[in-house]
Amino acid sequence: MAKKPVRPTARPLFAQIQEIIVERLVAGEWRPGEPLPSENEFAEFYNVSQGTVRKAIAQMAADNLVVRFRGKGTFVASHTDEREHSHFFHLHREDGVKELPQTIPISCSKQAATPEAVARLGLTNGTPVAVVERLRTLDGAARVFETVVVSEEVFPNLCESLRDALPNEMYPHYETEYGVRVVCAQERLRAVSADPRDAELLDVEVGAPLLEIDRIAMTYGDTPVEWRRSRCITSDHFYLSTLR
Amino acid sequence: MAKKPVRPTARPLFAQIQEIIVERLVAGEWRPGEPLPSENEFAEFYNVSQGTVRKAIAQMAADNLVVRFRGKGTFVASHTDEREHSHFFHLHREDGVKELPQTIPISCSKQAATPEAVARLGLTNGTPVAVVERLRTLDGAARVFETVVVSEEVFPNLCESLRDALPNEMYPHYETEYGVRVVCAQERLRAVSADPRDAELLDVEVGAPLLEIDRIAMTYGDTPVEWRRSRCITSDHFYLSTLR
DNA sequence: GAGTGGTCTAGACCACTGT
DNA sequence: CAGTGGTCTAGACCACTCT
Repeated sequence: MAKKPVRPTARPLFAQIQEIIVERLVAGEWRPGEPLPSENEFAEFYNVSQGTVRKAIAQMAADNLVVRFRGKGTFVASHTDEREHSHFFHLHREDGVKELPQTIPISCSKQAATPEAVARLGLTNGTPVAVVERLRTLDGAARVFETVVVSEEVFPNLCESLRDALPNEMYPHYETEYGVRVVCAQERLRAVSADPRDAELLDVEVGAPLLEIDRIAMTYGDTPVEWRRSRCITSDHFYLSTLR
Repeated sequence: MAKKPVRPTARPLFAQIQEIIVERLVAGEWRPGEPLPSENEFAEFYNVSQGTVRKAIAQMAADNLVVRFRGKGTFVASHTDEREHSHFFHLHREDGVKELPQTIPISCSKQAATPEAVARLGLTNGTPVAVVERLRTLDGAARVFETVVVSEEVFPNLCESLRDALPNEMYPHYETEYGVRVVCAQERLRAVSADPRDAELLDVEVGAPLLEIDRIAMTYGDTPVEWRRSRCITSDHFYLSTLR
């Protein structure tokens, strides 16, 4: 008794439904933390079965776009959630415990994008960007020197908003202040030698080995929104990568 | 018309079925590359619906335990597959291309497990282990110095079997020679300074920054079977980590 | 043509949440 | 209590592979 006997497209129905819902999510129809319509509402609206909607939303949940609670509903995923804190932070202490870092701001300034920033963030030449420098501490000691670059077009007046909020983490701030949700990221890891600036800020000798993490963070649709370079002391911590 | 109205266990049926099938997989009932029974056969055997079996096996496919082909069947995943080659190798060239490494053997010897190896591999004191040293080249230049430690109980006479086969990769070798399939791994990354041995083998200066990758590879049930330490030159390559 | 996995529907029951 | 997502079933159709 299968319906939709004529489907000209080769694409599965649930994938089309998923695409449509994600598009509505991208358009900002529901902000981080807000509830989505129920399965039954979607099913009725798009004239498909509840099972098809379920499969679409289940995939979105697997992609960390939404979170679901039995009896409550489906909600747009948010870094504001307690258990999403430092979701992308991968430094662990020797004993395997992941301790959340504290942040010490250094500077924030509005600049013209460098060619490298233009390339990494997919900007147009001369776009203004905000450049944030900060230190992150683990067990009370400065372990990471971080440089964050974002477009001023996506995050207008970021420096001012940071001065007011003094947030420990950027991604909840992006959400609450700009409605921009970071959903995934790519990190390029390298071993580098500490330059004089690194050495001074992290209290190591020039030339000491540091783990450099070069991250592009992306919002819905894999659109890059942040470029971040972290230089980490890894004498007492390691970067944990889980492979499947 | 739901069956099984009385289910004393809180565990979902599909999860129980999955557990049972994984147990049979662990027991070696089907070797890497071999086909599993069809959904209908499982469903009839365990007296559940085809949909329940599908959900169980779909999860196993998501975990890379099996691969499925429409019209053909379900097969135990294998590193022997072309597209599984270097599945756990994450060094990419500056242009983003992942070039597969070549291997130059250095040494292989049977030793008593060090305390660190005992701890990392979950062995008992004094267990004999095989220690393999090798260089891996990218673009023709030695870039990675690798030390592999495995239990002789799991891989008896590994050195001899390696001498005969001269394999470029270890995991296909583990499968074909010992029937041991590596399904997941945990890597701890650090920046370290090249010691004299690293420097000589990789042709860099002592103290040069190297990316150290400390990996525990596991078979079914997260049982550790290999401990590997790689020291990598990352001047022309980076380790790619994708976060979701 | 028989057999495989993949999609879709329809309906039932469940656990849990809010009121 | 009604509404939510989660599980399970049953059956239909589809695309594909092998013989």
